[in-house]
Amino acid sequence: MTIGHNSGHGDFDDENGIEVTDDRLRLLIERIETLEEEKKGVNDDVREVYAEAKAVGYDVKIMRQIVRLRKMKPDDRREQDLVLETYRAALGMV
Amino acid sequence: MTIGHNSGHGDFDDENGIEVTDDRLRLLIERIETLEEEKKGVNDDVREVYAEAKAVGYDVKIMRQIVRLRKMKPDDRREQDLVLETYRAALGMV
Amino acid sequence: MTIGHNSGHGDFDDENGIEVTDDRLRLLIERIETLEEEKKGVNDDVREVYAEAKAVGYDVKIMRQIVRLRKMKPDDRREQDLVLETYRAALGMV
Amino acid sequence: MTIGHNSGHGDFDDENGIEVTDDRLRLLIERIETLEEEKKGVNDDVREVYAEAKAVGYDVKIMRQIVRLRKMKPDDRREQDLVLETYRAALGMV
DNA sequence: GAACTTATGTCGGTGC
DNA sequence: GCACCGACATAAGTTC
Repeated sequence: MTIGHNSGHGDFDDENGIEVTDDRLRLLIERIETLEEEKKGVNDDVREVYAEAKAVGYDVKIMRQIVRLRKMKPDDRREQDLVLETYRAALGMV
Repeated sequence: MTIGHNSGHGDFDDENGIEVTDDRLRLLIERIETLEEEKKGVNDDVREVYAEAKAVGYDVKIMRQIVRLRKMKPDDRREQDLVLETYRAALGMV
Repeated sequence: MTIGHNSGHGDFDDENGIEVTDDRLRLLIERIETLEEEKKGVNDDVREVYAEAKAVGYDVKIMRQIVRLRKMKPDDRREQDLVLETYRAALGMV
Repeated sequence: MTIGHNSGHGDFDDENGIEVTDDRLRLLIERIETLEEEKKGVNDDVREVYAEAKAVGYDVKIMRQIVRLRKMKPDDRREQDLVLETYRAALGMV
């Protein structure tokens, strides 16, 4: 059994048992792992900022909501508003 | 603005402003809401069982894995196991 | 190694290899699986209602939003509105 | 209503209505938003690597499992494997 | 490719 | 004070 289409790429040869590491796969995995570390770093930074905000008295939960709201494109936010109105009307909610 | 293509079905007439409630829509929504409540109930039951299992010493996370594994068709499970082993081997993970 | 605190409950005895099934664990798993099937049933019902609604011309996506909105307790919805206003003010958005 | 305990810090004064922008809050939010953008960038990179892997024939789902496994400390991994095997055995799953 | 479901991690609250 | 618990938030996987 081979992994992917890799046989013949010279990456390994498990018939002889000499080379058992699939370098292509390994490199891809390592690139992902590097990126995951970056991600972790950024996540830590975000957490720090929230901690700092909390320390000076802001409400973190509300801040998260704010960030989320600002992330929505204005159009989406408007559409959401519109849907709400339509639903209220159709279901008889004032 | 109407919801769906329903105008003319006699459900409401917002031109005259006499009937503003779309009963058909309301009923559909209510059926869904009833079902959603059932869902919530079942979810709570599941949580309870896991809590009970934990209380007598089982590892909940592993139990979830077991449930997932049992849900898969045996062939798929075997195949998945095999591929995973192959990749682990290819990366030199014991 | 034992699973949980179960040894001594007579559930199994892997020293003799006579009884290898942990009935307690099995029963818990089976209860979960039964509940999961119920869940699947209810999910299917929900899907059906949406299909029916779609068939008579309603917009399923919008209906889902409606259900979600109605699920929020009025207070929460009001609070969310309030947060939005507060944030707009505090950040100088008209 | 103020956000946080900030009044008196000179950031704004909503009694007079002269200054309505809470700069401290705004700056914190902006720092978070910048970090969120970085996060998005990294996430896109990760997705790209998986796409590349898929394009040359690797099984992305399994690769994710591998990444997850490698993230665990070797001891934890071994322990988890072991527990899982134990449970499978206890349930008679080959 | 969008949306729903499931899984995991984090956080604030609460009991021992 | 520490540990569990529920709520919330994010990420991953699955389905249509």
